[in-house]
Amino acid sequence: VKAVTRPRNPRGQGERLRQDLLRAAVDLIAETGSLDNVSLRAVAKRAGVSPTAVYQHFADRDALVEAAVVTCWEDFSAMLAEVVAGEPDPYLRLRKGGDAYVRFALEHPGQYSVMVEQTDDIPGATPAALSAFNDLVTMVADILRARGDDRDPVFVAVQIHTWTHGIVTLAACAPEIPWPGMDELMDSVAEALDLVPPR
Amino acid sequence: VKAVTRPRNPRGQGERLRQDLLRAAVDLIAETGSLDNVSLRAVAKRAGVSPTAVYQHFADRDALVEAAVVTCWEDFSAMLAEVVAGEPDPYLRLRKGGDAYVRFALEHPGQYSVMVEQTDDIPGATPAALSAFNDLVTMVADILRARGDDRDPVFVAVQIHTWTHGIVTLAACAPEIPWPGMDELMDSVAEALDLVPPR
DNA sequence: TGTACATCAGTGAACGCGCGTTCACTGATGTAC
DNA sequence: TGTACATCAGTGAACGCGCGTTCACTGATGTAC
Repeated sequence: VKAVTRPRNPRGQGERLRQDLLRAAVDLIAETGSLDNVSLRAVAKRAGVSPTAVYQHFADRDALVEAAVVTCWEDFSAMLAEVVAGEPDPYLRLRKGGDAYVRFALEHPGQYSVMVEQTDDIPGATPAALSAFNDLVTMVADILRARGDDRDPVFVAVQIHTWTHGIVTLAACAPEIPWPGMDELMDSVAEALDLVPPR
Repeated sequence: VKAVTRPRNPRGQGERLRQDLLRAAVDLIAETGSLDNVSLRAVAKRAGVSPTAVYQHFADRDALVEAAVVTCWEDFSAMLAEVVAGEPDPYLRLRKGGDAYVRFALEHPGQYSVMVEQTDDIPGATPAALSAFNDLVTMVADILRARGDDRDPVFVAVQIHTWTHGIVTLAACAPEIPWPGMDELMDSVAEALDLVPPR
């Protein structure tokens, strides 16, 4: 919305505009929670550049939007990986990952809802989504193995994923409900699925 | 999209156009799963009428869209009420209601996602959403009372609502996940929450 | 019974807006000779 | 060292489209006298 004054990039640095455009597009996703408002012209204006400049880095508006959604997934995955890195205890890995997941969804509701809703419209997003889900399956499998539990880790992972998703989605967009605490709700998931560490 | 040839309503029957417009708007919601595509002109064309005719029944485009979302909620509530009517057993009431909820979400994904996502943007939708949630709390309270369970019915209702919502939402838009059966997933919710009937 | 008139249920042209995309262009900067 | 030229990083005007909204209108039908 605000027009930025932007100096022209020096000779070999045209790629910088590409990053600026992606950043601007992600900002628009974050603010509106929708892809419909991510117009090529709005992204260009946000980056302080004329609409036609976009075509130097993206084939058309669809390519720009797709790249922006993929960027959202990369940000999310990098954040999750960093949180879980170096934590050997499987219970704590799941716990920290779950907390980070919820935090991301609540702090970046625009990105979160776009990532979830557009997974099947944006081809480039499918591998990222699948990879994140596989990480969850691995974490669950580690826990189940550690406690000699013979449940199917994929099924349990689907339970965790869907239930958690339901909690953060509704928390973000159904203020009419008398919400108990988010922590309490998330704890109840782990408890109902019998995934709490043995004492 | 298709232009319908539509005879002019007779003298006292102008209200019929209002219903036709709402039906057309709900159809557009069902097909696109978004309110952005429910333009005044598209609704008018769908109803076989000129765009300006809409203003005889709605103040502006926002009023038309809001009325359409409220219509979706009315359809949903009427369907739920009909399914549960005349079922005295509290376990079966919850079971039938849950099945109908899932069926509605899967058969009408457009309406469902709009209803959930737009609850806080559309003032007229809040009472309907609240009323549906209260019905759920009542059902849960009946079951808890029947089995002498002292959990908070509101908390358990939030668990059911969020978990179920997560299941149907992801089922509708995350085909990359290896989905187990929908029935199995729903059963696992009732089981994990210890809401199955005693044998 | 006839007729003027109000009302009802709409239509059609026009406006300014933001959109995606095209086309021709500009001006600075590096490179070849 | 000088200069022609290619390339890079963009700009600006223009197109046709669908949008919400306004304004003036039309033609059938019921009602008052």
